[in-house]
This record gives sequence, C-alpha cells and structure tokens, in this order.
Amino acid sequence: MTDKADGQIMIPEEEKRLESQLCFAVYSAAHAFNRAYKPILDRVGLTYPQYLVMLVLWEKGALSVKTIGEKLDLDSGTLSPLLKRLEQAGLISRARDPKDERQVIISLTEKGTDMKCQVGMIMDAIGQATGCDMAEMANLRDRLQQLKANLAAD
Amino acid sequence: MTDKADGQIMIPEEEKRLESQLCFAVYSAAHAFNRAYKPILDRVGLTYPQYLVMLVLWEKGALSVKTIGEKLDLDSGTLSPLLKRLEQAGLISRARDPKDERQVIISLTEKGTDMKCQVGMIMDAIGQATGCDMAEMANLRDRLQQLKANLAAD
DNA sequence: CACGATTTAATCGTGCGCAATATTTATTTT
DNA sequence: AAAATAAATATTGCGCACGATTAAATCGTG
Repeated sequence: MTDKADGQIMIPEEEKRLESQLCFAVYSAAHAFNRAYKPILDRVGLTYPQYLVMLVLWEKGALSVKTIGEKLDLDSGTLSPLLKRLEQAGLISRARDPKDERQVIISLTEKGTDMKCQVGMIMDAIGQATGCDMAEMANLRDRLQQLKANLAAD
Repeated sequence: MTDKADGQIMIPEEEKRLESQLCFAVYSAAHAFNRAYKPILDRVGLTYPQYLVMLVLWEKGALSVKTIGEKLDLDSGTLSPLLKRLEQAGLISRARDPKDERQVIISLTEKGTDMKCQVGMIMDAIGQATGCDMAEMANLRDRLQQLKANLAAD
C-alpha cells in the first residue's frame, strides 16, 4: 500500500490481483472439499452442512438453534429447513425450551447418536485426501481462521 | 498414518479431527470472503460467481461455456442460468459458434467491457480486508491450490 | 454413407446461503 | 398493567452448486 501526497490510499494492481486470486483459491478449495466429502456422506444420507450440525451436536449435546448458528456461522434461514430435514430423517428432535418458549432446543435421537460411530468409521475411508501432514493441516487451519477473523472485522 | 500388521490402514483420531477442522476452516473462510465482497459487488449488481465469470471474460475475451466452466470449475447446470442473468443484465451476449453449433460463445457487450474499470475502482474500497501482506496471500493461495489438486486427485 | 458414440448446452430437482419479513415470546418502559 | 421494544425462530424469494436427464451437433468406424 502506498500513501500518496493527497492522502488518498492506493492499492497496487498486483495486490488487488493477489486478493482476487486468494479469494478464488478459497472458494475453489471449498468446492473441492465438498466434492471429496460428498460420496462419503452420501452413504449415510447427509449433506456437508447437515454433517456439520451433527458434529456440533455430537460434541456438545442438545443446543438451541441460535447456538448452532453461532458455531457454524449460519442463520435461521439456512438452519430452519436444514433442521427440518434432519428431523424428517429421524436424526434429531426439536422442542421449545420450557424456560423460554422462544428457543427451540435441538437434541439427538437415538438414531442420530448412533450415527456418530457409523460416520466416524466411514470417514476413515477418506484417507489423507488433503495430502497434507498434520503440521501443514494445523497451520493452514490457523491461517484460514485468522483470515476469516480479519475479513469479519471489516 | 500407521500401517497395522493386518495391512489395514488406520488414521489416528487426531488426524481425522484436523482434517475436519481444516475442511470447516475452508468452508467458513469462503463464506467470510463472500460476505466481504457482497456489499462491494452489490453496487454493480453482480454476485460473486457472476463476478468470476466477468473476470475470466475481461482477461480472455470471448469464450465457450465449456471453457468458462473449466476455468471456474463449474458445470452447465450452474453456468447456463447464471449466464442468462448476465445476458439479461446486458453485460454479455451469447451466440452459437458457426464452426461448431454445439458450442455457445459468450462475449462481452460494450456495457460488460466498460464495467471492468468501474469494478476495478470499487474493488479498491475493499482495501486490505484480508489483513495479509502480499507474500502471505501468495503463500496461502499456492497452498490452497495444492490442497485442491490433492483433493481432486482422490 | 450410416449409425452408434461422444461432446456441448440446457433443463429439472434438491439443498444450501442469505436478505428481508413475519410471528411468537420475553423483557423493559411508562 | 399496558404499550413499546427486543429476542428467537420461521417463512419467502432469489441465486448458486450439482447430479441426472435431455436434445442437438459432431465424430468415428465399419
């Protein structure tokens, strides 16, 4: 970045191009992950966002829709129909919190709980699709989290 | 990865968790980028995927639907309606290739060509939303491209 | 030349992702 | 207590993303 005499800030052309390329790389890698996970998740009838919700529930137990949304960065417009489909599939149940009837508490059914081991075993099949060692994966994860935080900060 | 005596390959629990975390980090960073670009692109009435198509056309000139799809990793099911909307907006035109009537050649209209500078200037406003310096951006870009290549290789 | 196989786009159905709006319940103000 | 405000979820509408199917044009081989 170069400060010009008039105080206006200019971004060099190359920097703009790099940001575009990074954005596309992230966009494109997300699609690639989706495609890699899809055949695995198809076997248990889950989509990737549905799988994320199940992951959260397996780890944390029953949660409100809002809490799930905060953890996954998704709003009710996305979650409501998604949760309805998970309920339809018999994996979760929804109930109003008696303490605060505005909240809907999502909890796992027995079928939903059982799916954890099933998916865990199936996930072994994905092997090392990333082709990264653990240090590289951890490093990439951290950098992306930082990137996301920077972007969210505006 | 550890090879067991029976030849079966087991992925340690931690490695599986890391891969999940990396996948989510990519998924989540992609959404963050989208949210960062959206207010900018809204000003010119483009979505991010539409913007990607325009970028390709600005760089390469007229292209077939298939070529655009290869560059962006999108299929005709995604591109056909998207291109229809860009045509509706008066930014591109579509014509069958006289040499091979199967192909549809997408070319920029004057309005579409003009939009390049307009968007370029607006994109300056995004500043350094990533919070990364150029070396960092280039490094992340390259590693994500490698990751994508590994995932695509299955 | 003919006919089956391949290539290229378009279409359809399902499921996100998100903005805008509505609805219901809870909380705060007056 | 009544009215205003806020919070949590649901609904609607639009635009990807992708698999599956369809239709038309081209190519390959006998």
